Amino acid sequence: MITRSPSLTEQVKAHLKERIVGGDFEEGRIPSETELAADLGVSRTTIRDALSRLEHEGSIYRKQGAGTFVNQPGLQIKSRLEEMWSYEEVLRDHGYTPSVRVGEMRTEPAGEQVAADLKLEPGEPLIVIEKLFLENDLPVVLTTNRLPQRLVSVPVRASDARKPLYGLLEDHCDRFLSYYLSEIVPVALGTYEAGRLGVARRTPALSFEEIGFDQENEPVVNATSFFRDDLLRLRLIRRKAGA
Amino acid sequence: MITRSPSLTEQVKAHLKERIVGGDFEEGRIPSETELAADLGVSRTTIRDALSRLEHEGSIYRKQGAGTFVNQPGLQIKSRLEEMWSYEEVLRDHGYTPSVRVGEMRTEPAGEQVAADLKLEPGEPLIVIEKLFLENDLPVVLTTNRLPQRLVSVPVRASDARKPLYGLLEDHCDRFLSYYLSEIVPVALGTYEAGRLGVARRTPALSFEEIGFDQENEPVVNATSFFRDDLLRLRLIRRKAGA
DNA sequence: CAGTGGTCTAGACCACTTT
DNA sequence: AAGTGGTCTAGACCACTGA
Repeated sequence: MITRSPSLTEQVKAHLKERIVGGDFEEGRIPSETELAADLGVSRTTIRDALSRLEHEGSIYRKQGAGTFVNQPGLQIKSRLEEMWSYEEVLRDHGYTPSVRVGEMRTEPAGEQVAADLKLEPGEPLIVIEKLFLENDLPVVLTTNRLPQRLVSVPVRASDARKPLYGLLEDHCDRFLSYYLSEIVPVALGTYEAGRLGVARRTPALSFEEIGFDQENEPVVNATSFFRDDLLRLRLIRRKAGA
Repeated sequence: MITRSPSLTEQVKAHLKERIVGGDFEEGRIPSETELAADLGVSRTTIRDALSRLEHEGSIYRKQGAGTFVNQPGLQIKSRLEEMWSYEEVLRDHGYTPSVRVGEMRTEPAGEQVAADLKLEPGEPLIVIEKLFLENDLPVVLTTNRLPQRLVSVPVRASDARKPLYGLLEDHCDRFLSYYLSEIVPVALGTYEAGRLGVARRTPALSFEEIGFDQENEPVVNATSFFRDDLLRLRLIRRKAGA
């Protein structure tokens, strides 16, 4: 049962998370680190790593000298902004059963901004994929991804576009998406976006403007996303740096 | 020179951060963990902790088997959303020289929502403090904090309201602000907020709606903030959970 | 193959809370 | 005083990269 991959720490974290949400811990008190280490047969360091991650994501809190406790308010957060990865997963975490619709797929020359973002010459061809994520035919997220055509080694067909973007990058470009550098921009939806999302023109919405980087830290994709705020509320935990 | 408090790890992190932004590392390559440990006279674990924090905040990236490198794009982020703490600091990080103006201070009975957020009975008195953060007389952030009057042990005067909120809670309520649970909400600014921020009515803006918790994990403050998007752009790094 | 980061262990000592 | 989390060490072994 105890194996590598995922790491011991991840296994311990998952195990504890399960017990936490299952209400296994009376009155919200979690056993001491020493006790957990003995029970699970791992070192205290491993326990501490797992607990640190749970604390960071808001599931528990610790008080030096006192103990470790379940953090009820933190458990309400379904998906944290810094850890949103695939929109399908985000929707599932919210209890939805998401579907994906590929709105459009085309090529276009890179504009100045996108070229700078992706370290291309202006005019280099981009593959543009527009996707809509829905819950029960209700549009929730609209995304547009632009990636350099020259990265593509295996041709992309329309049916491939359904894949999550990181999967597409792996399968067709042999690149592994590592992280996004994102800006959050408030907008009043234009006619086109509002139409796609099924809301009135000028509805206030959040948008992400972001650049995705691969493991080599090379920019591989430029993405813009719009959210239906009434269906998907973005949450996060803010704390002092270094805490 | 080497002392406790801040922790060794924090000192190492600060030291490395300085060298990173100072361009000390040729071609972006950072010495190996073993080497750093020997140079600085600390254990590899301490080095790893410091590097992990730098990696998490986007200053560096690591490639197993290859090495550790400076992450130029990540260095552009002045203040990360999850680690915004005091708006004055955020503005300073952006190169501004911020000033604070206390707009209004009053008491009002708690409405249903705020009462639920702060675990109060509806109608309990709240202290409401509205503050405006400016750069060169240009308003950038407008915040409204609501805290239960009964938490206050030392009376709050108008001059006290200038303090950062966490300082006010410490001095007057003996509570220590631990974290905020925040929602990001897109809005079209109303007449009042637009006026305070010096922009046109209906300008799209981001707002935070959040609850602040203390070390005991008790809710202590309800806060709403509005941002001038043209002066303060919110950025963050999104990565896969657990990475 | 040597060198790098990734994971894990066992144990020490400290700071703090609670009784 | 006893028990808790916070920090740090030294060392082992693994997985991966690149020459």
